Amino acid sequence: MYGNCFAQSSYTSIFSKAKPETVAEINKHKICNFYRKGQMLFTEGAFPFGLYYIKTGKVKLSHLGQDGKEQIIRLINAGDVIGYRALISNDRYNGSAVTLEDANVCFIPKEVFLHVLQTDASVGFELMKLLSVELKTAEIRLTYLAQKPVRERLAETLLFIKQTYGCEQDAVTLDVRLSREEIANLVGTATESIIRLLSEFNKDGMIALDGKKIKIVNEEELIKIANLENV
Amino acid sequence: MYGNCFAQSSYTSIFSKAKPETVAEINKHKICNFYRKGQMLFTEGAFPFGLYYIKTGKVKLSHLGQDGKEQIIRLINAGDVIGYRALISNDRYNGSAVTLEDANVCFIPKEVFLHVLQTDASVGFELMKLLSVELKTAEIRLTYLAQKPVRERLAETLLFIKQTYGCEQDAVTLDVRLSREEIANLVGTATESIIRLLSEFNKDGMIALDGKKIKIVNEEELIKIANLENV
DNA sequence: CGCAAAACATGACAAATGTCATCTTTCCCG
DNA sequence: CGGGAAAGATGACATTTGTCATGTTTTGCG
Repeated sequence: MYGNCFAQSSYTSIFSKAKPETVAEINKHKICNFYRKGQMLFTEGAFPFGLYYIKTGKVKLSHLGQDGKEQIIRLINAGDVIGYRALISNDRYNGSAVTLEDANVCFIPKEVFLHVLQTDASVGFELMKLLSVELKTAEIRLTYLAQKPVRERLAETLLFIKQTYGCEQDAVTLDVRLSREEIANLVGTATESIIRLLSEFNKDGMIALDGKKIKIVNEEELIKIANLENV
Repeated sequence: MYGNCFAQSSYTSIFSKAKPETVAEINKHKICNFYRKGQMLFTEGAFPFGLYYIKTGKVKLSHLGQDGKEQIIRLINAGDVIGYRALISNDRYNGSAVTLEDANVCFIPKEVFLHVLQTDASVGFELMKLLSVELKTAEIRLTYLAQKPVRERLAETLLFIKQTYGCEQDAVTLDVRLSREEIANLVGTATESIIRLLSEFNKDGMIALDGKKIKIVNEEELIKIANLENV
């Protein structure tokens, strides 16, 4: 657990303290679907009709900049919910959600979720906590984008990916396939810069590259380069 | 109302729909204080003991980067509350709050506020909405920091300041005194860059400078330079 | 009022980063 | 399995932006 700018992760679940009736109500009304890699759960600009719960799989949430460039806002893992921000503030989606691999996703209709919010205070409070954690994450990340050079941001992003998605059996290969472009859109820089820096990290023995697979070989050194925030 | 990255503003109040008893309870327990310009309401890293309501005056919320450089996270105006994020997630403050001018501030003790949250669902729901709006703001701002050049960011920031704090009687002079360094820490760049760009904007007739006073002379042009997000 | 400190301003320069062009490799789909 | 498209890689270069040095102006306070 690095005290880095992506520190949110490890949030349990907004339903962790829900009443049995709440869980039953949601189970009754949820609609589960299978999505292939690269499919879109929802689109930036659309109005939300419900909440998405990621049962299995990985998802990216990305926002389009003025010139159409993608900025990846959050990485979402199995067990997380998405789409709540727009739902709560009765607003359009601020980003599109696209699966990074095949995924099983449950949809909880808006009315059901809003009803749950009214009948089970614990869900509301947990949701408030989740929003708070994400707000903190976003605000720390603001600082990091404004103040850190690309090299440090990449190191930190690699650590963050490990923290979010973990590793394969070998305990070093990041358990997600992201293109260089996607990494660039997460770090907030040009794809070429990422390609150059990754091969530099590779040459310097911090990571090992094998196609889209990235192994974290020397984590201590990466942490040093990342120049992380407190803790 | 620009659809810009600082679009939050115009949020009314988390107590707008509160019950009379709620208001009474808060009024009974609140502690009001006067703060001189430059005084600190709370410090990054400390644990929160309550919520701050800004009755009059202006406040900046800033986070320290790794090398000790200030990043201004939010600008707060009279009528806003601050300190709720840390309170909700039972976390340390992620930023320090400092007055930008003399201010009257009410303090609502933690227990009182948490009790209100339990007894008046409207406050919780409004707080959730506020958090949602701020999260959106922060995530749009992430994109803007990652993708826009300093010139565009400065133009947008000037418009944002106008939107947040408004103007003096003349309807063009921004109603707040910020140092060049503070503007730089809001935009996320070096002070010298801001000084150069401001005098460039001045020369080109978009703004007029008079010490710390900044007049928005040609707003249309500024909007054009800012290259704003949708709407 | 006058002085010291802070803020503002400006130039010169270096470093970081983005862009463009081109080539190679990998991946996907029929 | 093969061919085309996408992704990855690399070099040359321009641009943006930050840094440092230095001078000027403003501000606050005894």
